[in-house]
Amino acid sequence: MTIRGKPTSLDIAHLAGVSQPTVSRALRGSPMVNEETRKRILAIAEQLNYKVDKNASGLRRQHAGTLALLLFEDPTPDESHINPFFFPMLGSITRACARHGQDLLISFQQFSDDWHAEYGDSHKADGLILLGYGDYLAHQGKLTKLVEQGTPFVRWGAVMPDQPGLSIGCDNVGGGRQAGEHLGALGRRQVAFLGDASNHYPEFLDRFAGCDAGLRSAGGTGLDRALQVDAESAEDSGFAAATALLERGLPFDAVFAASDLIAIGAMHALQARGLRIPEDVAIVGFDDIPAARIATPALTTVVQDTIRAGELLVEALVRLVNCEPAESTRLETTLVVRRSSGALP
Amino acid sequence: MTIRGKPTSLDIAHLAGVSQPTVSRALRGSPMVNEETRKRILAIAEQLNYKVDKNASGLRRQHAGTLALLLFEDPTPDESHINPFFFPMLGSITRACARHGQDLLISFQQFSDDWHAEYGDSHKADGLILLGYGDYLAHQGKLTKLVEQGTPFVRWGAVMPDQPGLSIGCDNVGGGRQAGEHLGALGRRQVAFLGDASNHYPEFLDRFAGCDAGLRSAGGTGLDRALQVDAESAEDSGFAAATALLERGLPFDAVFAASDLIAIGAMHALQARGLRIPEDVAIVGFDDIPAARIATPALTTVVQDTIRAGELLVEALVRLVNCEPAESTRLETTLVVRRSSGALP
DNA sequence: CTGAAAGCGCTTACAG
DNA sequence: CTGAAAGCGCTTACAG
Repeated sequence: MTIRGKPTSLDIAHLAGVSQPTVSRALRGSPMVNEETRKRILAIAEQLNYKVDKNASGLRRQHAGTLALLLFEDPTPDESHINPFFFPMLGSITRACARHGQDLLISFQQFSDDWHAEYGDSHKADGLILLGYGDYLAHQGKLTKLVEQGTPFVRWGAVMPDQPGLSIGCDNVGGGRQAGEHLGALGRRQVAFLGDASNHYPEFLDRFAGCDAGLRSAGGTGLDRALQVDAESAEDSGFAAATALLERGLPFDAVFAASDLIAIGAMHALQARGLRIPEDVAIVGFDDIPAARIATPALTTVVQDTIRAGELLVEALVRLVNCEPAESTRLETTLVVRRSSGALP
Repeated sequence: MTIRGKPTSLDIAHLAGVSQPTVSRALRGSPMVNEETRKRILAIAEQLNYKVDKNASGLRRQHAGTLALLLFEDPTPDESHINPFFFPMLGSITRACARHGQDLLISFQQFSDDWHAEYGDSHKADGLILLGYGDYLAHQGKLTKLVEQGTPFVRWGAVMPDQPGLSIGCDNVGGGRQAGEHLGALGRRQVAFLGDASNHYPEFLDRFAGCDAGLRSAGGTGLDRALQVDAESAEDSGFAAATALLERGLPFDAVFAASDLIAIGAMHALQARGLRIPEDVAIVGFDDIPAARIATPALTTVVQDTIRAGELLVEALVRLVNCEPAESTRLETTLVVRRSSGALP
């Protein structure tokens, strides 16, 4: 027997000699279907390669079975320069969605767009995952609007007390402390910090504070604001920040960069001036992107568990969508010691 | 006035004093709506932040307005090790989809999965974009099935005469030739090739053939199969291949790696044996991933236009979905000369 | 345990 | 140019 086009639940019903609603029940695993009937129906569905129509099901049930991942780019949208830090997380998120039976829509957004209107409505997605570095204060208003609209969402970023919505993030203070203690233990005392350490970038600010504490606990005097230069998470920005730092003419024997991209850009700038790494300047980064391992010297850096982060983001969002309780989580970091910090021969 | 839940087209109709179908027409831009009526409707829709329900629209129109991107991973699924080559393409694809008004579903697949059944049906997506290196012959059967099912799809990969479906790919022969001519012009005569140069990996095979031709046209004797070692596109694999090459004990003065990941792994293996790059061995890769620039020495490599590729993939697929004619395309490559090939001081 | 009925929110011939 | 009607393929109370 042949069916024109994709088979429907009604086709299955005819073949199984039952009504169409019974097919629907059997397929959704309702407990009130005769075991034998269910088996017959499942067999036929399998054989016809039947798949429930997502539109019809979604329309009737008023939900999409789909989550949306919005990836924000920093200011320069020069064609697809996404922070490589997010890639493993993306992989983890797609897998976690699959495990939860959710489809995943992906969209790259500019910070300026009014994406908060685009999703939420229209039943494209039941909830949003927000990824991306960027100015937190500029972001906050939109997050608040999402909460008002009742759109379920989770974001990757700093976990703070009274922020709108749920966040999964790493322990940025703890990570900064690991970097600071490491550099302090190696005898570095004049540590420069490259990154925008303000409440616009709470993650960077936490890393700054953590490093400061770590240096002190190792017997030093902590971070000096005179050795801090703003930078966004990009190689160019790191290069420019290190250059600006050198021009200040103040002595420093180490650099803690708020991200690996900044660190790698800074290394280029320092090396171009003839400074040796780690002999003259020790470097520690944050993120452990693939390039960290390949840089010369290889970069000591703070690792965030991006795989686990992706899983937690999806789990938390699925809970929100199902109106179950969910909470923000802060993940532990670990320090990977490589040659750039001077601890290895 | 307040409306419980999301507004529907019926809500708009009441407010505009017209029937619901007229709202639908106005919103879809039908030419048979009074200009003034349309404006009124659009204004109200805007004000209520109304968005057409995707499920309802999709159900009625029998299509999804959604494309699916399937990214295949090579054998080792050790958590999200995607070839970084695909990331800019991913960015380009998401943007192109947005321009075409398509949503993009993303899914990471194992080569073994029977993804060809999962999509195509169920109206999740109107068409598929297939990305990923891997054994082409293993793949081919599934592609043929997609064609039989009538599922529109495009893939990134070798453009070959009688393959199933549409492909967008780069001119691998041309790229290999650029590498070969470059090495040949620099006087390298004993060039090793790292990569699986068989019909299982037609892209690598083309790069092999192109390099062979390029070396000959530069006055050499071409590639020697005795200096070819299989490798998949991964750093480990490149390391292992270079190690195997060294163990053969045959002399060689250059390596053309079928991908940058292979090249970078090979560089580590060669340097670990005390060989100097480029003095003892010149290296050329393929892809221009971010790590190529950061490697020491920086890697000379063949660049594929991933941005354009993403656009072409989406354009071609949208055409297929709309039953318009579309064709496979082969993109030009360019050679980026860096220090690893010995052409720079 | 199963069926008949209603309805999710749209789109599109069909009349007028 | 506009409205009344039908229907896309499901899911879920409601009877039985």
